[in-house]
Amino acid sequence: MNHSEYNPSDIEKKWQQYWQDNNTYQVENNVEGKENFYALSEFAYPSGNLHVGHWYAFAVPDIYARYKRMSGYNVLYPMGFDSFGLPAENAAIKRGLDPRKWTYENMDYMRNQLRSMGASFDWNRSFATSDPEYYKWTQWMFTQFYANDLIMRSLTKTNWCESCKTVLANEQVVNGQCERCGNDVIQKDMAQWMLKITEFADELHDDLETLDWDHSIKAAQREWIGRKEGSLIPFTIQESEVYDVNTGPGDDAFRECEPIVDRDNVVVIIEHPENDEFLCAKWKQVDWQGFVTGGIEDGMTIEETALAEVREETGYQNVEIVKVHDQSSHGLFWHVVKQQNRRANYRIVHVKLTDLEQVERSEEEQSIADFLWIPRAEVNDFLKREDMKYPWRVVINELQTQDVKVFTTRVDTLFGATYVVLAPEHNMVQNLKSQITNWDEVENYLDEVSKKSDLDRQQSKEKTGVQLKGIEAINPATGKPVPVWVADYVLAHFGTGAVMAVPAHDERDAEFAIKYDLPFTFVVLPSAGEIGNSRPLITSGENAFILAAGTTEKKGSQEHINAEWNAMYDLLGTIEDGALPNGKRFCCTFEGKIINSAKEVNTKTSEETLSMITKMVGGEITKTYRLRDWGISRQRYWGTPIPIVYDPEGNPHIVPDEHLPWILPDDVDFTPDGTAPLARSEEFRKRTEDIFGPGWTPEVDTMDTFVDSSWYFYRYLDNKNNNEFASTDSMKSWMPVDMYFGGAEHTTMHLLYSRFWVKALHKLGLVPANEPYKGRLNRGLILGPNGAKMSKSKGNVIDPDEVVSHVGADTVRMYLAFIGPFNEPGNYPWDPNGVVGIKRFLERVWRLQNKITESTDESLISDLHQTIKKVGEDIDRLKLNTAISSMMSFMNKAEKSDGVSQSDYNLLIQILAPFAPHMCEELWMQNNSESIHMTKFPKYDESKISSGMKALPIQINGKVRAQVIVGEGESNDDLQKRILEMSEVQKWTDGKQVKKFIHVPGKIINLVIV
RNA sequence: GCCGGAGUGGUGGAAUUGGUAGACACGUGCGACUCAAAAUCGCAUGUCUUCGGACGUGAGGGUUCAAGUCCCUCCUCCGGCACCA
Repeated sequence: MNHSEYNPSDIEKKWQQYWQDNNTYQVENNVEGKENFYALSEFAYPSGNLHVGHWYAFAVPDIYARYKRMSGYNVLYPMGFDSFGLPAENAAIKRGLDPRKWTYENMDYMRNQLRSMGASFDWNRSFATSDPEYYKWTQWMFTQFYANDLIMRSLTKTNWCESCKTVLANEQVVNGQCERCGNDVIQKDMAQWMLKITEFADELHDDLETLDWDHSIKAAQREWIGRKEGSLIPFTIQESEVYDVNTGPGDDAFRECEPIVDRDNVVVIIEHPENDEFLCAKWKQVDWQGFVTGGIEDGMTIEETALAEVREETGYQNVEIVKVHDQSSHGLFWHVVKQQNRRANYRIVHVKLTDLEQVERSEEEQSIADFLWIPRAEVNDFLKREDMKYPWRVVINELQTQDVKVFTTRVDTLFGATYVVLAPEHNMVQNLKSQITNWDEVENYLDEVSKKSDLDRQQSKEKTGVQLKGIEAINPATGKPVPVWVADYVLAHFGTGAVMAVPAHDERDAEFAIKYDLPFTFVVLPSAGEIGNSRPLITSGENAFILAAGTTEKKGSQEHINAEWNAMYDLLGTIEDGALPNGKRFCCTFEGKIINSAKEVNTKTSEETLSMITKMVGGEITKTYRLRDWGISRQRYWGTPIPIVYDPEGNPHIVPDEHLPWILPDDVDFTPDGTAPLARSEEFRKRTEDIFGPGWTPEVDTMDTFVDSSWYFYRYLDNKNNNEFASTDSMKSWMPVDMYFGGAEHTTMHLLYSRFWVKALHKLGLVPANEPYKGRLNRGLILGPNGAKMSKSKGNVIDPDEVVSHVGADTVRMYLAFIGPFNEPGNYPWDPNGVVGIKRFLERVWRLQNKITESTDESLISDLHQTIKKVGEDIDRLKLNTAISSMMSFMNKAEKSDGVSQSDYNLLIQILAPFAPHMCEELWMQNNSESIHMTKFPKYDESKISSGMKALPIQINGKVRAQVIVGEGESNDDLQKRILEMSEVQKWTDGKQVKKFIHVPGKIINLVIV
């Protein structure tokens, strides 16, 4: 029998038409006796033309879908269009066309192109996200989220692309540039509709475990969510400068700096008899003067001195000692002393007045005690005055304090926190404006920072900052005041936007502290075992270095590293409180044993103290996330209108269900100018007033297209449903998607958004499953023949339509499956000769018809069944390249054989059918009436695969030297004897002793000789 | 820096639990057919070789009868995150 030539252009059109006319690929939601399988490829942007990437995205997964269908599953493999959005709109603007017309024409054109792939899409289930019937449900879901507090409107810093004239989500900003056009993204304050994706951060993170995805995709999502566990620690911020001064009889020690240094001074805190407040902090609320200081009289104890001072000073005689503090741990008080001299040697005696009876005082004394208010700016000068008639003392005014919370993963270092840093955008900075004495300087710095783009800020690692003078923070662990700085190395959107800085144990803080000469306090002693894994890093001309944990990079010799460690230990032995002297500063980021901290935690390990210290200072253990809420407002025309209207007072209200779909208006000049085009629609404005009343206005932003694509996989299940987005039954039948094919670029965008969306719907009880995709496969990239990414400018673009016209769709599909392992998302260059190789293979399969005989050549039978087995297994694990190569191997043998029977030839074209659906249909239909694609994938016959005899390689000392045919029944001894008698073996064993005989049945024989 | 992944002929890539490294395809060479070319078919194709064999999966060690595969040290490339507290 002689058959015609294989001519794909004839047969492909024919069978595409046949499949369409016969609804071959129409899928029911439930089929008796069949399990459902939902195979999904990310749907297409109707940009106008199909490129090779589309073929790779749709035609190759179609092989898998067809195989699953032939394997007995009821397979849904749908296709639709993600038809709203910037690319379509930009293209429309460029050509001066209406984006709607342009988009819908493209979709018509592309539907035909998609048909030419021979993919088994069920077109009856198709839709486009710009169809009002579709976006009605997008809007409805928005209103559901709104009603359930999953969406909010807030004024936030947004990523603005000046070229696209719209806001972008964080996920759409790549290296500080617009993901679409590459322009630099700037920060802009705008009111945005925000979806509370962060509320689902834990679920999105934890549920990854339940998904059967490649772990690299899961890892990328986890990184994006960026969950960190740590503690929130409250720091009290207060004014640091003394600014009220009064005169009065008191201790002149406060006037002069020198004496206080050498004297053992007493600071007395008087407690109000009727409440627990310290009077020094509430000075102005009482009618007597509050604290007294003085040197200890000879022969008197501290307590006696204190009591005498109080009696004399206040006139109250009934005073009792409450507590003597051996060192100031009372932050409020400490300033006063500090202001005079930091290293004052003093005691605090805490006393209580037991009644309010007062001895008579002269009028002069009374008047002396009057307050003298002076301006803050003059305080310092005042303190230096020598012409005071009376002794005076400084009094802290009532302090205005507020808490700032810092986030840290290293609470164990809290005792070493020597300053606090706020992000430039931190609210507290503006809140403290009136108390900050160097506001001009601070404001300048904030200006400078705001001019930097995110990119600049990331690139320049040189640390800058400004101290907030006039305020300070109290380290809640030590009670000591520490300076507060603002610096842009602290990011507003991570943690709380404020950090406690521990220069002795954090690399960044160390750099900053060395630059600005801030103190280092060493509180965690690393365990010795960690030394080897360290890196010294000289950060300045000083003898300062960093011993960083968690790095394998060694900069400098091991001796150098050891020297640094030894220097550190030596120094630690000579200091008492952990304060590192100037010029001998170092930073060590290892965890270890706590030192120089509170008694309760000293000598414990970092890990043990995490919750202890947190509790001790009233903090809380929390998690923080890198993930931020999803801003979905876009100032563009071609998108789903946000179903919100504003009343005359400007309050937002949802558009009620009966007005959905809230139609996108037509009468709009959509040229982007930074304001929302919908604001220019007269019809939109009028419609809103007609329905809601005069003065009501519509929301004029549209939604990010990632909203449209966050739920589209539900619509395929029930796309004609006018009452629900999809029936619960249909969702139960199909969801979650069994295998989702898509691009790696969506790992932290669409894939994360849609997971969130489904979880939100699930929380509201609107969908049964709480994850959209059980399986996920990121496909690779097809490069141009020169190995570079295809682009018009590089002239390496392959036009699939043209290739198809030469070699046919089957060849193109199959070549793409052969180009590399589909289950590994690598980059595969398109090789025009490779395409020819596939075409040759199909031609040879076609010509094999000429070798059809009565019965199949015996020598082929085992190969055929092995091939059937391998092809099935390989498609299942999406190693389509090896599935194809095994069919090629079989063909090589078949061509040299005496021929195959018609029924065995049929088996061959059945296993080939998923790859080359048109050609196999043609070959099949010559003898059959039902489509090959509705037949069952052949079952291999195990008994025909394993023949009794097998050729095994014989190794001698691990090197292959001979072969032997081994039957099933042969004993090991017989086999050994037979092998040792073989001349090829004796050649090697002659005169040597066989030490060991290893026989791995079915695999190998190895003789060890000496 | 941290987290993933990968390094195999001239090229894309095979090698399912450690068991004949380089399947399959491209390219190249030679041959057949042809006046010739294309197409097609056949043979060869890791490197070196004294034709016995030796060496070979990024580098260097190790475990094993046996290592592309397992372990250790290191190098390079790709992807994600990154002044992330």
